[in-house]
Amino acid sequence: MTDDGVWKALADPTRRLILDELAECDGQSLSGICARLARRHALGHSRQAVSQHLAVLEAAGLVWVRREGRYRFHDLNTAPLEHIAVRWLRPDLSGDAP
Amino acid sequence: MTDDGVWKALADPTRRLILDELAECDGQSLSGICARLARRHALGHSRQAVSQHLAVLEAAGLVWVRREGRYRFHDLNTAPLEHIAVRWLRPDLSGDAP
DNA sequence: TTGATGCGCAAGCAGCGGCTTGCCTAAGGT
DNA sequence: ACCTTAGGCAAGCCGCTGCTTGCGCATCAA
Repeated sequence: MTDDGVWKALADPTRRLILDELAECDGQSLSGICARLARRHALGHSRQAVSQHLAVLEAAGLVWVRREGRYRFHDLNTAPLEHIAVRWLRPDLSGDAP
Repeated sequence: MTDDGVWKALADPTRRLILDELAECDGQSLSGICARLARRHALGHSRQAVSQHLAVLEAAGLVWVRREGRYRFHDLNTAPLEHIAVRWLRPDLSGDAP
Protein backbone atom coordinates (compact mmCIF):
# COMPACT_ATOMS: atom_id res chain seq x y z
CA MET A 1 0.00 0.00 0.00
CA THR A 2 2.12 2.83 1.25
CA ASP A 3 5.82 2.70 0.51
CA ASP A 4 6.69 2.82 4.17
CA GLY A 5 5.77 -0.81 4.74
CA VAL A 6 7.77 -1.89 1.72
CA TRP A 7 10.91 -0.10 2.87
CA LYS A 8 10.55 -1.45 6.38
CA ALA A 9 10.06 -4.95 5.06
CA LEU A 10 13.16 -4.72 2.90
CA ALA A 11 15.28 -3.33 5.71
CA ASP A 12 15.88 -6.73 7.26
CA PRO A 13 18.45 -9.05 5.66
CA THR A 14 16.53 -12.17 6.63
CA ARG A 15 13.45 -10.90 4.85
CA ARG A 16 15.53 -10.17 1.77
CA LEU A 17 16.81 -13.73 1.90
CA ILE A 18 13.24 -14.97 2.07
CA LEU A 19 12.46 -12.95 -1.03
CA ASP A 20 15.49 -14.54 -2.67
CA GLU A 21 14.17 -17.99 -1.92
CA LEU A 22 10.71 -17.14 -3.18
CA ALA A 23 12.17 -15.60 -6.30
CA GLU A 24 14.03 -18.80 -7.00
CA CYS A 25 11.27 -21.19 -6.04
CA ASP A 26 7.86 -19.59 -5.72
CA GLY A 27 4.93 -20.91 -3.74
CA GLN A 28 6.70 -22.41 -0.79
CA SER A 29 5.15 -23.24 2.55
CA LEU A 30 6.30 -21.85 5.89
CA SER A 31 8.21 -24.92 6.99
CA GLY A 32 9.66 -25.22 3.50
CA ILE A 33 11.08 -21.73 3.74
CA CYS A 34 12.43 -22.51 7.19
CA ALA A 35 14.18 -25.59 5.86
CA ARG A 36 15.69 -23.73 2.91
CA LEU A 37 16.93 -20.88 5.08
CA ALA A 38 18.52 -23.32 7.51
CA ARG A 39 20.11 -25.50 4.86
CA ARG A 40 21.30 -22.95 2.32
CA HIS A 41 22.03 -19.93 4.46
CA ALA A 42 22.75 -21.48 7.86
CA LEU A 43 19.92 -19.51 9.41
CA GLY A 44 19.09 -20.83 12.86
CA HIS A 45 15.87 -18.90 13.18
CA SER A 46 12.84 -20.53 14.67
CA ARG A 47 9.64 -21.10 12.77
CA GLN A 48 7.98 -18.21 14.59
CA ALA A 49 10.70 -15.83 13.50
CA VAL A 50 10.21 -16.76 9.86
CA SER A 51 6.46 -16.56 10.28
CA GLN A 52 6.71 -13.05 11.63
CA HIS A 53 9.00 -12.08 8.80
CA LEU A 54 6.49 -13.43 6.32
CA ALA A 55 3.76 -11.44 8.05
CA VAL A 56 5.76 -8.27 7.51
CA LEU A 57 6.34 -9.15 3.89
CA GLU A 58 2.67 -9.91 3.43
CA ALA A 59 1.64 -6.63 5.06
CA ALA A 60 3.95 -4.84 2.65
CA GLY A 61 2.33 -6.55 -0.30
CA LEU A 62 5.53 -8.26 -1.31
CA VAL A 63 4.18 -11.73 -0.60
CA TRP A 64 0.80 -13.19 -1.30
CA VAL A 65 -0.52 -16.06 0.76
CA ARG A 66 -2.91 -18.85 -0.16
CA ARG A 67 -4.04 -21.56 2.21
CA GLU A 68 -4.55 -25.14 1.13
CA GLY A 69 -5.46 -27.58 3.83
CA ARG A 70 -2.96 -27.22 6.60
CA TYR A 71 -0.40 -25.62 4.35
CA ARG A 72 0.25 -21.95 3.78
CA PHE A 73 1.88 -21.22 0.47
CA HIS A 74 3.66 -17.96 -0.22
CA ASP A 75 3.98 -16.30 -3.59
CA LEU A 76 6.32 -13.45 -4.39
CA ASN A 77 4.84 -10.21 -5.68
CA THR A 78 7.41 -7.92 -7.22
CA ALA A 79 4.96 -5.16 -8.05
CA PRO A 80 5.86 -2.90 -5.11
CA LEU A 81 9.52 -3.15 -6.01
CA GLU A 82 9.16 -1.52 -9.36
CA HIS A 83 8.18 1.95 -8.26
CA ILE A 84 9.91 2.56 -4.96
CA ALA A 85 13.47 3.06 -6.13
CA VAL A 86 12.45 5.18 -9.09
CA ARG A 87 11.38 7.81 -6.63
CA TRP A 88 14.76 9.54 -6.72
CA LEU A 89 15.92 8.45 -10.13
CA ARG A 90 13.83 11.13 -11.80
CA PRO A 91 14.37 14.84 -11.36
CA ASP A 92 10.90 15.62 -10.06
CA LEU A 93 8.20 13.13 -9.20
CA SER A 94 4.71 13.63 -7.92
CA GLY A 95 4.28 12.56 -4.33
CA ASP A 96 3.79 15.21 -1.70
CA ALA A 97 4.06 18.53 -3.37
CA PRO A 98 0.71 19.95 -4.52
CA MET B 1 29.36 -0.69 -0.48
CA THR B 2 27.24 -3.63 0.45
CA ASP B 3 23.52 -3.42 -0.14
CA ASP B 4 22.83 -3.77 3.53
CA GLY B 5 23.80 -0.20 4.28
CA VAL B 6 21.63 1.07 1.46
CA TRP B 7 18.56 -0.80 2.66
CA LYS B 8 19.12 0.34 6.22
CA ALA B 9 19.53 3.92 5.11
CA LEU B 10 16.32 3.80 3.13
CA ALA B 11 14.36 2.24 5.97
CA ASP B 12 13.85 5.53 7.75
CA PRO B 13 11.18 7.92 6.44
CA THR B 14 13.13 11.00 7.50
CA ARG B 15 16.12 9.86 5.47
CA ARG B 16 13.87 9.30 2.48
CA LEU B 17 12.58 12.83 2.90
CA ILE B 18 16.15 14.08 2.94
CA LEU B 19 16.75 12.26 -0.32
CA ASP B 20 13.65 13.92 -1.68
CA GLU B 21 15.00 17.34 -0.80
CA LEU B 22 18.38 16.58 -2.29
CA ALA B 23 16.75 15.22 -5.41
CA GLU B 24 14.85 18.45 -5.80
CA CYS B 25 17.66 20.79 -4.87
CA ASP B 26 21.07 19.19 -4.83
CA GLY B 27 24.12 20.40 -2.95
CA GLN B 28 22.49 21.73 0.18
CA SER B 29 24.21 22.36 3.47
CA LEU B 30 23.25 20.76 6.77
CA SER B 31 21.44 23.75 8.15
CA GLY B 32 19.77 24.23 4.78
CA ILE B 33 18.38 20.73 4.90
CA CYS B 34 17.23 21.31 8.47
CA ALA B 35 15.40 24.44 7.41
CA ARG B 36 13.74 22.75 4.46
CA LEU B 37 12.62 19.78 6.52
CA ALA B 38 11.18 22.05 9.17
CA ARG B 39 9.44 24.37 6.76
CA ARG B 40 8.11 21.96 4.15
CA HIS B 41 7.50 18.83 6.16
CA ALA B 42 6.97 20.18 9.68
CA LEU B 43 9.89 18.13 10.94
CA GLY B 44 10.92 19.25 14.43
CA HIS B 45 14.15 17.31 14.41
CA SER B 46 17.25 18.90 15.81
CA ARG B 47 20.34 19.60 13.76
CA GLN B 48 22.12 16.62 15.29
CA ALA B 49 19.36 14.28 14.24
CA VAL B 50 19.61 15.41 10.63
CA SER B 51 23.37 15.23 10.83
CA GLN B 52 23.23 11.63 11.98
CA HIS B 53 20.78 10.81 9.21
CA LEU B 54 23.14 12.33 6.69
CA ALA B 55 25.96 10.26 8.14
CA VAL B 56 23.96 7.11 7.52
CA LEU B 57 23.16 8.20 4.00
CA GLU B 58 26.80 9.01 3.40
CA ALA B 59 27.93 5.65 4.74
CA ALA B 60 25.50 3.99 2.36
CA GLY B 61 26.94 5.89 -0.57
CA LEU B 62 23.67 7.64 -1.28
CA VAL B 63 25.06 11.07 -0.44
CA TRP B 64 28.38 12.58 -1.24
CA VAL B 65 29.80 15.33 0.93
CA ARG B 66 32.12 18.19 0.08
CA ARG B 67 33.35 20.75 2.56
CA GLU B 68 33.83 24.38 1.68
CA GLY B 69 34.86 26.64 4.50
CA ARG B 70 32.51 26.09 7.37
CA TYR B 71 29.85 24.64 5.15
CA ARG B 72 29.18 21.03 4.37
CA PHE B 73 27.39 20.48 1.11
CA HIS B 74 25.58 17.26 0.31
CA ASP B 75 25.09 15.79 -3.13
CA LEU B 76 22.70 12.99 -3.97
CA ASN B 77 24.11 9.87 -5.56
CA THR B 78 21.47 7.64 -7.10
CA ALA B 79 23.86 4.95 -8.24
CA PRO B 80 23.15 2.50 -5.40
CA LEU B 81 19.43 2.80 -6.09
CA GLU B 82 19.60 1.39 -9.56
CA HIS B 83 20.64 -2.15 -8.76
CA ILE B 84 19.10 -2.98 -5.40
CA ALA B 85 15.48 -3.42 -6.40
CA VAL B 86 16.30 -5.32 -9.57
CA ARG B 87 17.47 -8.14 -7.35
CA TRP B 88 14.06 -9.83 -7.38
CA LEU B 89 12.60 -8.44 -10.56
CA ARG B 90 14.30 -10.99 -12.77
CA PRO B 91 12.42 -14.25 -12.76
CA ASP B 92 15.10 -16.88 -13.15
CA LEU B 93 18.09 -15.63 -15.08
CA SER B 94 20.07 -14.50 -12.04
CA GLY B 95 21.99 -17.51 -10.80
CA ASP B 96 25.44 -18.18 -12.24
CA ALA B 97 24.68 -18.46 -15.91
CA PRO B 98 27.40 -16.66 -17.93
C1' DT C 1 39.67 41.31 18.99
C1' DT C 2 34.56 39.98 19.81
C1' DG C 3 30.61 37.86 18.39
C1' DA C 4 27.79 34.88 15.60
C1' DT C 5 27.24 31.07 12.61
C1' DG C 6 28.00 26.16 10.95
C1' DC C 7 29.22 21.95 12.41
C1' DG C 8 31.36 17.75 15.21
C1' DC C 9 31.66 14.66 19.29
C1' DA C 10 29.86 11.96 23.00
C1' DA C 11 26.85 10.47 26.51
C1' DG C 12 22.25 9.30 27.57
C1' DC C 13 17.42 8.06 27.08
C1' DA C 14 13.02 5.98 25.20
C1' DG C 15 10.92 3.25 21.81
C1' DC C 16 10.89 -0.20 18.37
C1' DG C 17 12.12 -4.52 16.18
C1' DG C 18 13.73 -9.21 15.94
C1' DC C 19 13.76 -13.52 18.26
C1' DT C 20 12.46 -16.84 21.60
C1' DT C 21 9.37 -19.59 24.52
C1' DG C 22 5.18 -21.75 25.69
C1' DC C 23 0.75 -23.28 24.72
C1' DC C 24 -2.90 -23.80 21.46
C1' DT C 25 -5.87 -25.45 17.14
C1' DA C 26 -6.39 -27.69 12.66
C1' DA C 27 -5.47 -31.06 9.15
C1' DG C 28 -3.73 -35.51 7.60
C1' DG C 29 -1.81 -40.26 8.11
C1' DT C 30 -1.82 -45.05 10.61
C1' DA D 1 -9.37 -43.60 18.03
C1' DC D 2 -4.18 -41.98 18.17
C1' DC D 3 -0.12 -39.42 16.82
C1' DT D 4 2.36 -36.38 13.85
C1' DT D 5 2.75 -32.40 11.13
C1' DA D 6 1.75 -27.41 9.84
C1' DG D 7 0.71 -23.34 11.59
C1' DG D 8 -1.34 -19.45 15.02
C1' DC D 9 -1.37 -16.39 19.27
C1' DA D 10 0.63 -14.00 23.02
C1' DA D 11 3.96 -12.64 26.34
C1' DG D 12 8.59 -11.47 27.23
C1' DC D 13 13.61 -10.38 26.60
C1' DC D 14 17.30 -7.77 24.57
C1' DG D 15 19.84 -5.18 21.33
C1' DC D 16 19.59 -1.57 18.08
C1' DT D 17 18.21 2.96 16.63
C1' DG D 18 16.53 7.50 16.43
C1' DC D 19 16.62 11.71 19.00
C1' DT D 20 18.07 14.89 22.46
C1' DT D 21 21.31 17.50 25.27
C1' DG D 22 25.58 19.67 26.33
C1' DC D 23 29.92 21.06 25.23
C1' DG D 24 33.75 22.14 22.02
C1' DC D 25 36.01 23.61 17.61
C1' DA D 26 36.37 26.11 13.25
C1' DT D 27 35.08 29.73 10.15
C1' DC D 28 33.44 34.33 8.81
C1' DA D 29 31.87 39.32 9.70
C1' DA D 30 31.94 43.58 12.69
